Amino acid sequence: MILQGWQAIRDEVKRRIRVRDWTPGSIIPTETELAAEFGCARGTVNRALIDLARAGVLERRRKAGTRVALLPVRQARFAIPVIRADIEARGQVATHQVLALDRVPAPVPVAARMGRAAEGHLVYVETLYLADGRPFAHEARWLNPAVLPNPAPDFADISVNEWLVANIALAEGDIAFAAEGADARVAQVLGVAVGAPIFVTERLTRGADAAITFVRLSHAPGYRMQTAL
Amino acid sequence: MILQGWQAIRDEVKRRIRVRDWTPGSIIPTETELAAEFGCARGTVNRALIDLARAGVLERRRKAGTRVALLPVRQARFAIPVIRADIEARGQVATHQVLALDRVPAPVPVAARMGRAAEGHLVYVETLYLADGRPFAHEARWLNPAVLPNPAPDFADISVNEWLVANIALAEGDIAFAAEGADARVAQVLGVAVGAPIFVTERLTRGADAAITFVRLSHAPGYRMQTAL
DNA sequence: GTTATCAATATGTCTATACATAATGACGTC
DNA sequence: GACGTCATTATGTATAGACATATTGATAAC
Repeated sequence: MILQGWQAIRDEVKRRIRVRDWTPGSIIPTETELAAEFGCARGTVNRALIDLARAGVLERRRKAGTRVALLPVRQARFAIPVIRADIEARGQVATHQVLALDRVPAPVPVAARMGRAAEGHLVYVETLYLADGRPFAHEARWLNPAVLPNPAPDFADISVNEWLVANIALAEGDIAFAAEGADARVAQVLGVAVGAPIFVTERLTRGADAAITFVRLSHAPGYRMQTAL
Repeated sequence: MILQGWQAIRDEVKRRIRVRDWTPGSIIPTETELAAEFGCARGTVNRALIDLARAGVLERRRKAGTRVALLPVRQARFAIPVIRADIEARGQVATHQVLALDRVPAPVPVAARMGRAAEGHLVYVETLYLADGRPFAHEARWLNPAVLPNPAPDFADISVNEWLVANIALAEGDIAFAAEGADARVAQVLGVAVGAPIFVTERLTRGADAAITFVRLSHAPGYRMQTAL
């Protein structure tokens, strides 16, 4: 069987797993053997198998060989867009209002996550994002003041989110999702009852030596996060 | 500057982006130039840049060259484990109870998602997963009976989830997350108040020609889905 | 000015070869 | 049997060279 292109090899391997030609846990032929079968160089097989290993379909170990993953850790990739892009992708008009802009001491749960950065005061920005004029999401953000230029940018013009994306390149962080009941503030701003189920996104962004920002995003009811496996 | 290994090259490129040596939107040197600078073969640079392109950090086009992504689409990868593994990863004991096992006509919202597979009756399995004996998640699952062997496996022994993972290799599907209020059934089973905020996961798994299964997972309060950026 | 054509170019991929590296499994010793 | 030693082996990575392919930008024709 002659195959052309590493993607063709990858697809053929996937096919053989799907039709249970190679079953979970079993070992598959070596790269050299597959290269001979497919009539290509080992490097080409290698590229295909590495791709499948990254996707969690195969498990590879030197000398031990390549086996079909026993419990294929299904992975989902989510794009985490700027809220504005998220709204506009729905064909709606995105606007936002800055509800508060202060210097405050870090609340305890925020301090716990931001660590050293939260020792002094933080810049607190509260923003309401609107889609077609209706509340879309409420954002509470705490910023490490050390990352802001002097004077600070005017967050009434550009959203904090967009300023950060444009000015902080390639930061690492954590992200978490949960369902929570709306507290009084969120309920008021989003126009829902206190305790209504709210989809909450929390994101911590870390810089080289300290936390840059912590965001808590409360989505209006009906929000779904969706992706393909 | 001599670099050894494609990962070192990848990290150096990331560093230069981070310190704004190369800014978002700008074009970076060609593979050949970088290979000369780093004292390695073009193939090595290629591997590093392809990796960054997949991560969304770079955008590459033939002839046009490689540029730093203007709006680095932040992507998060979530591992979607078998519930048992999820519970055991927390150091708790995982058990489950099958609450219902029936053949039923597909409810309208389920039929809408499963399409052709939902024309006849579906196998409905309702399961409660427990962590250390306490309710962890409620699972409502509709199965395309065509995928089950005859006789059907005993889902009191292995969970449906695990049977599928072991017997349906490499299926594709969609997944969605939302916050919803607990309905009467979920509230009763999880031991929470009706309307309490519940983290809901919905997953549709598709086979070669028809939907295999649709699952609706309602997590007990306090559940968080977490990952690193 | 507009459009068609074409050479130049950067990335995409493949090849063959080589050596590095991590496990394994066999062997020998105690 | 337990343990350490070591050759073997499959994957990991690098190399130089080659050709494919998509785009660009310049040139020519209209």
